[in-house]
Amino acid sequence: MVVNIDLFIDILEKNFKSWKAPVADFAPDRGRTVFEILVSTVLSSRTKDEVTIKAVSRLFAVARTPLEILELGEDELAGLIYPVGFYRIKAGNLRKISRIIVREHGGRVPDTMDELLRLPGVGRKTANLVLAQGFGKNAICVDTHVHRISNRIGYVSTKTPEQTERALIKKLPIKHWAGINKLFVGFGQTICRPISPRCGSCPVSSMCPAFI
DNA sequence: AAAACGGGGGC
DNA sequence: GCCCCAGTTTT
Repeated sequence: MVVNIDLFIDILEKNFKSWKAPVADFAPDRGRTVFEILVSTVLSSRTKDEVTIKAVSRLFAVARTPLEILELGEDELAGLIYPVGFYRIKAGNLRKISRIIVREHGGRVPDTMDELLRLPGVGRKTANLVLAQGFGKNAICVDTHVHRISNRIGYVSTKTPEQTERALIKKLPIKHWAGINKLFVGFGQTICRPISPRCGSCPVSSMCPAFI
């Protein structure tokens, strides 16, 4: 059975129309700067969206730009973003990122994969989200949800997220690239969960080879 | 009490 | 590839 991805995504879009993926939903046209999207995504790694949201609302109330973050002490910064996972490491990374952006990029977030990957705490997931959501570029943000679901439904057969990204770039129609992360995060947190997925209330179970 | 959750980096 | 990094939520 080969899933019809256009139909699959179409059904999901209808069913998750009102669902808001907190961090994946951040975008310039929703009042976020690219730098805020970058910071939110760095903080969201290995932590739940709800926790990230609380952390960034506290942080952004005090500092919204690289220069403002650099004015905070590292302990103060760590206190503001607590309790995201690895908050001490991330506080250090945030200062380094801010310093690099100020010193090497004229205060603006770089818009290429190469430059983004040089920022500490930024990997492919974060870089691709910034490129897609922040700069409106054609990039696919493969997080654990996109990776898991793409494999579970048999659309790709890959071991690492990077392999998934390459497979999706080949197979997935480009019109779905920007939206796939937000859509699959919502679907993956509520229905297609890692453990004990709620197949009983899944709108696409009839198309799914993993349907239990 | 234990396992599950979600990326990046160093080796 | 393997293993480490910290905290909250779910079982």
